[in-house]
Amino acid sequence: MTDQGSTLLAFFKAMADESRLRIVGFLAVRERSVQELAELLALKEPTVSHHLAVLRGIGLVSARPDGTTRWHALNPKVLRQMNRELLDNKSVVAFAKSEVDPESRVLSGFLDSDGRLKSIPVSRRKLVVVLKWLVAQFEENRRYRESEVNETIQRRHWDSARLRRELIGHRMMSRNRGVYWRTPQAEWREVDSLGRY
Amino acid sequence: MTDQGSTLLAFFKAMADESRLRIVGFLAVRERSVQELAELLALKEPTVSHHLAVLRGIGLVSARPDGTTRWHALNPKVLRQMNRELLDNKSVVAFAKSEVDPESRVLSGFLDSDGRLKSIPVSRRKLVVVLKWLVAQFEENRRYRESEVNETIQRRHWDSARLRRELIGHRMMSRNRGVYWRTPQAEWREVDSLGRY
DNA sequence: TATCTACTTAGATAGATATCTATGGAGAGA
DNA sequence: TCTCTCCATAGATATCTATCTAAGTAGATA
Repeated sequence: MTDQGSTLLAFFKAMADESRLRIVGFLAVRERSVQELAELLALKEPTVSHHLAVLRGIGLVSARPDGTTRWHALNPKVLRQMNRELLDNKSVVAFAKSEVDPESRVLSGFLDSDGRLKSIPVSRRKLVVVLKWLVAQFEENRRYRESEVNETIQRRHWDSARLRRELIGHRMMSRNRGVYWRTPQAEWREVDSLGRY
Repeated sequence: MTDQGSTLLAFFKAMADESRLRIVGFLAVRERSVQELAELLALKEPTVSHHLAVLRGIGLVSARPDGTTRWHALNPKVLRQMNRELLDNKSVVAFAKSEVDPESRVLSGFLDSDGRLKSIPVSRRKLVVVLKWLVAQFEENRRYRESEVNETIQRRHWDSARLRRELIGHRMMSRNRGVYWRTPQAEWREVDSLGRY
């Protein structure tokens, strides 16, 4: 899967920084606040915040609010998963071939050099490919206001209303009282090879 | 060791690039020349040369001269080795012991995906493993009120009273007039391989 | 309500690096 | 020796990003 490949790349990018590696080491012992980490690493709080955001982005770290402080903890599951992918070079091979992946070829046809969507596919099958890419722009386990959803989409295409509806329609995103979030992939609508339900 | 850490960091840095990940993928299938890779990746030869130098730098790739061409191949041993280091490195990725260390395999069987304790082991040996993990949630050289102890434990399991008693019983924590602290590890109760005193 | 604390976000900057073009070097064959 | 091929190195450039300061937000407390 292309998704595996990009997950792998995101994982390596996240770990390819000394400060973040050290943060992971500290979190391995017990959960920590931003302040504690800033002290331990001799960095300013915003810098630590930035690194933690990266680590949360790959799901390796989770945050637990407690008053005004946020306790950050490691999610060892992700680590184990990544180890399995590393040992099994199938996923690495798959990554190399990702350009050959039909989905990626479809997608690259609809993106311009800035990574923006040139047009919305008419074909349902291709639309699903594009929507998969679009929903990946949103963080998992995060709640968005509608305005945030629109802004995120508009960084990729002007017609945020249309694309927002499509994401909801394909159940790639969920909505309740004006709050939006990414639907876990297992709950997406089933589509066949032609993009039909 | 710092050296292990920097090796690990170098490894992640080397893998944290899309082109290099794809090169590794292609080399996983069979050895390739610089020209072939340049063609496959749609990059110029010097760029590929640069990436191969990085991969050779961490020992992941080796080159075999043959006339004017150099055949580059993957060294799968290194990939496995890196995995082991990733799991072994105490200073940077201590948590990764969880795969190698028998204790951590026991532990992972009792933890759910949120890092909470699913149940309290009946086996004494396994209980000790779980208690070691639990006591690591507390800071060293810090004094806790009983309510704090309970809260900390309850983030991991509902039965804080039972687990608090076990920690005290195994002398992993000490108590005096309602104040608790972590016992230095040297003063824990001796246990044999079956978890008996 | 006002203030303090812990954190996040925005914006700027400096350093790293992925990629390119141009050039150099070494083996193979005439 | 001359030339061709394949690759490496040097240097330039543009993009990325780790870090900082300044400002904003939200919970806790008085």
